Amino acid sequence: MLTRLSHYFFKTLREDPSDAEVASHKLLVRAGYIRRQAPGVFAWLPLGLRVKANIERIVREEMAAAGAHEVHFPGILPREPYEKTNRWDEYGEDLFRLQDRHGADYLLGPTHEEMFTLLVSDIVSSYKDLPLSIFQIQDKYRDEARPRAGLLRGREFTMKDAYSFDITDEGLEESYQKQRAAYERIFSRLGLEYVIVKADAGAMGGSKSEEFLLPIEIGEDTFVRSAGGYVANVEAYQTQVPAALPIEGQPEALVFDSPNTPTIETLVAHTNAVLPRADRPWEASDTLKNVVLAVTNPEGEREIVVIGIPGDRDADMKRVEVAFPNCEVEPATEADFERHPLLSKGYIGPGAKGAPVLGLEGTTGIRYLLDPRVVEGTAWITGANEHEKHVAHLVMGRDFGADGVADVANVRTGDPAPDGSGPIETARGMEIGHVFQLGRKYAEALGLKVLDENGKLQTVTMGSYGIGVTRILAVLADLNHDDRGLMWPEAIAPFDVHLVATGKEPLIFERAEALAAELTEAGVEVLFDDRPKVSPGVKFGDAELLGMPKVVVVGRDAAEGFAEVWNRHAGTKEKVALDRVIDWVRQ
RNA sequence: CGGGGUGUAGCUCAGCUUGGCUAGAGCGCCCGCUUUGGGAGCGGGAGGCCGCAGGUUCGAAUCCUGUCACCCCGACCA
Repeated sequence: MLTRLSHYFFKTLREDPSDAEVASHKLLVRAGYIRRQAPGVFAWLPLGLRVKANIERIVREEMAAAGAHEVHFPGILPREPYEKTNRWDEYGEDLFRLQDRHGADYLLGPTHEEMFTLLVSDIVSSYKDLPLSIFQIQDKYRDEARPRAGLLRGREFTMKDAYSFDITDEGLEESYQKQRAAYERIFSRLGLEYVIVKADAGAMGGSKSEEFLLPIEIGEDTFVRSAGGYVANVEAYQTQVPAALPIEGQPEALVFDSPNTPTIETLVAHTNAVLPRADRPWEASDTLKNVVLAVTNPEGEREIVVIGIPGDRDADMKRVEVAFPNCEVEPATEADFERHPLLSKGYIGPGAKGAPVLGLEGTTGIRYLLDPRVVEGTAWITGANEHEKHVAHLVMGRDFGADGVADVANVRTGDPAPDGSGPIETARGMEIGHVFQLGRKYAEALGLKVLDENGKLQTVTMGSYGIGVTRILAVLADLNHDDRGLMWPEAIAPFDVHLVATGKEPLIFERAEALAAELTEAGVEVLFDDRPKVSPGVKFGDAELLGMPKVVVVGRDAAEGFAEVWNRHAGTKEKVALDRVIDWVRQ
């Protein structure tokens, strides 16, 4: 079927929509692919649907190759299964909840582990039916606190979610590797660069988990990588522990007045002024900053914890979360400080030898943790627990100790990779896929068991594997555009060729019609701009905005038997005989 | 949830500080004629509860109070 722009349901906008910030959002709206319906919720127009379908097609092909079967669940789900896994509560505010006329609770599915588990439990009862992998491509709902960036973080989004079911851990590993390999093929077919990083399993539960991150500026995850091949999520980065230094011969700790030194910067300047060091000036990295955090555990108990970090770094809250699993962590509030008057804000320190202030053994009884760089023999300038007083030459292992280590300082470009593969750089990434080994958590909660070869019931072990279809679409739009519009990769472009007929003479349109028919006949998907009375400038502008990889213009040279062909990605334009256009398209 | 900002035509925006003709522009849309290789020209036209509710005033898009919505940054999250 030849698609004619003269009768197509689309509309291009000359100006960027005012609510759009990122390129993909602006262009997809301007080019008539999507329209916003509500915050984070979009309608799909024909062009957008075609791209989405192309991405889904690639996903389906690779899922089939990985042996997964396609199913489809409802978007609206009952409460009970989510009660059993505790996710009705754990998901919190992000869950869209609704009630039917009888007051029964429902939710809009944010992901479907429970439903898949129950379905399989219903149908499968023997080890002979395993391993099993099933998937769906479905719209997911998450009531994001702040939807943003158009399709990149919506409240309704399309996701492929697959689930594997195995009886043994080895089987799970195998199923996991199959999905992982399928993801690699999918992303390479889509032309998407990615890094695979170890991830925190978080609310999903389970053990092993990896994220596929696309390196891109607008990404919301930070990851680190070294030239030598080390890659990790910033949360997973582990600081190298330096060797301990000798304690003997180090100067005695010295308390000194330090008026007006509320920041590390002012403290360093002040110390250089009053206690100059012979060989080189003091730097921020010579100071020890003591960050006061309030950690609330799952039972709701609030504990104040102090973490000592070299003064040239800050606590990275994402890394802090990992250091205190399942806890809520926030900077200590004024009220916290009031409850702990021994904490002299701005002048907090571990306390001196024989008189520890921080630490479970100290006068405050507050748990004190240290950055891994603070090893035995290192000397620090830090707070003296008295207003406007600091202490210098405070040596770890001699003058103070701690209750443990907390690797929560921010990671910087230039830090060493833990595997010794050189300095790392930090980069932004967008999560485009995630694979999890869930283990038996869901199967246990929902009673998914099968009989093994000995006739005994065994709890099934599961994996869950997600790919964000609409997010990938947005990311591809972001990656493939210029200042004139979109430039889709061939694999997912809504049409192969955008054929423009422009000119006055009927002959031009006749030749364009003939070409359109020939291409269509040959299996090429053509979007034919046959709009009469639309000026060439508008047609060219639309062709560039809509973003087909190949544009064919039949116009002023049509009478002589020539067309102009554009390669959007290469940015080239050349004159080609009308009867050779099909060869050019196929090349 | 904290911080910042914006609500005026289908879209993008002026007008608001200092209240006063009939509320504007560009784009888009409709009709006619012209135009057809880079977002055309001329003429005619449709389209608005100025987010909503109160208040002040002879008079409110404009000032005051309240309220709702949306966007951006942060927190949080695929």
